[in-house]
Amino acid sequence: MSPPMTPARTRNAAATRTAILEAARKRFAHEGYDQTGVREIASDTGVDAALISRYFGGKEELFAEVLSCAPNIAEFLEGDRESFGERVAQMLAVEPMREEKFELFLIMLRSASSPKAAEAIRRHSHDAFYQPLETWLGGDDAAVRARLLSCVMMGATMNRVIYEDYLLDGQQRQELCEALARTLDNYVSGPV
Amino acid sequence: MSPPMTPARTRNAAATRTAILEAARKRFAHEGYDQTGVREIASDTGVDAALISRYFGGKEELFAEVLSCAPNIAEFLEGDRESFGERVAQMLAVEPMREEKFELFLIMLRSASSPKAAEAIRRHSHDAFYQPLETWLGGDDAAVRARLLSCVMMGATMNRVIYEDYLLDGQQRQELCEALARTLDNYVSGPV
DNA sequence: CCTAGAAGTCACCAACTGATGACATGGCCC
DNA sequence: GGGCCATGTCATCAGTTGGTGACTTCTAGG
Repeated sequence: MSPPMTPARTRNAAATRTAILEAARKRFAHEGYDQTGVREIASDTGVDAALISRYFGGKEELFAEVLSCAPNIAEFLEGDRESFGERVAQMLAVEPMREEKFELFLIMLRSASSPKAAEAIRRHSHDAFYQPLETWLGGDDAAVRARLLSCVMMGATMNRVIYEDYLLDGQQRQELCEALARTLDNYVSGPV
Repeated sequence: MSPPMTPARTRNAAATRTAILEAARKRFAHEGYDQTGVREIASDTGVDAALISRYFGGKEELFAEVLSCAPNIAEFLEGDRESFGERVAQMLAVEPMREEKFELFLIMLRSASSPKAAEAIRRHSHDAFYQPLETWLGGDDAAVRARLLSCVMMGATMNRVIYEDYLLDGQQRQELCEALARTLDNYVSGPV
């Protein structure tokens, strides 16, 4: 009656753990914390949902661990300072959404409304986004300028997530990009 | 055994309907679509949850109807054009969060990640935010400038929601406000 | 070979969600 | 005042969620 208990996955705890983390990262970025069930993550990984509780303690802890190894602001900061605005604006407005670059943003935006995830997001985004950004910016008003950059970047991402760009055509996105680049560079080169 | 069936609420369908809408609006703005249960809304109203299904068809339709009578962009547009940036920046950065002004934003930000709510948000925010804003802005590139304004306003609101301003002190918020005002006015007075 | 423990699976639970149909009740009209 | 329909309540359902402990199976070490 039962050929079940098919192992399928080679027994390797470390690999399984990272596979779960990977699947969870994608799910959380795509669907957000609430919309993602442990069963889905497990299914993506090809594993039973119980393993998530066993390895991470629960969905909440899994989310925290996903955050802690998600790509951070560093992606945006490498490159020369003068082209920062142009580079980021391109990614924000004209290039096809590069999920891997914006994964941290996407996770934040789509999960911030969940109380369980909010605290982890606050902490992590402060450590992995604001702090490095402030340091990179330098100067007395670095905190304010970091916030300004964050507003524009998050707002642009949010808009893109909501409207999926069906509101703007290519030409308009180009104009949008140029304006965003100017604004961003203005904040980078500050002082305010 | 039973003093139950306490009516408590005077029998008035229209009043009850609007009371439910009111309660739902606050809940959706505070907690977001997913985090809000029909039982909570009903309890706030002092009514049984079944009434929500009866009056609105279901939670989803209730959300759509809440959106359709939520405050819209008009709140921000009244007043003279020159002081737009200053006014809005004040509300975004220094004044204590005025929930009633930002309710539409809050609902959008906290509910956008829910697929059930997303479509209603897209449609409504287009009609009640972008269209009026574009008309108010005028000019060829009104659509782009509207998007730019939206990025800054949504980004600022999002940041405020996430961090609750515990990252910036009063002085910094003042600086933030001035920079936001300049950026906003820059977009308003366009062309880009 | 064979046993001990790690790795993974299964069955199940308790809580919660939105929804529905049967029931009670209050107020209006004749 | 009596009946009737709108108004509101209750009990309950079916689905989903995250989580847990007992079970099976694989593999390493003796």
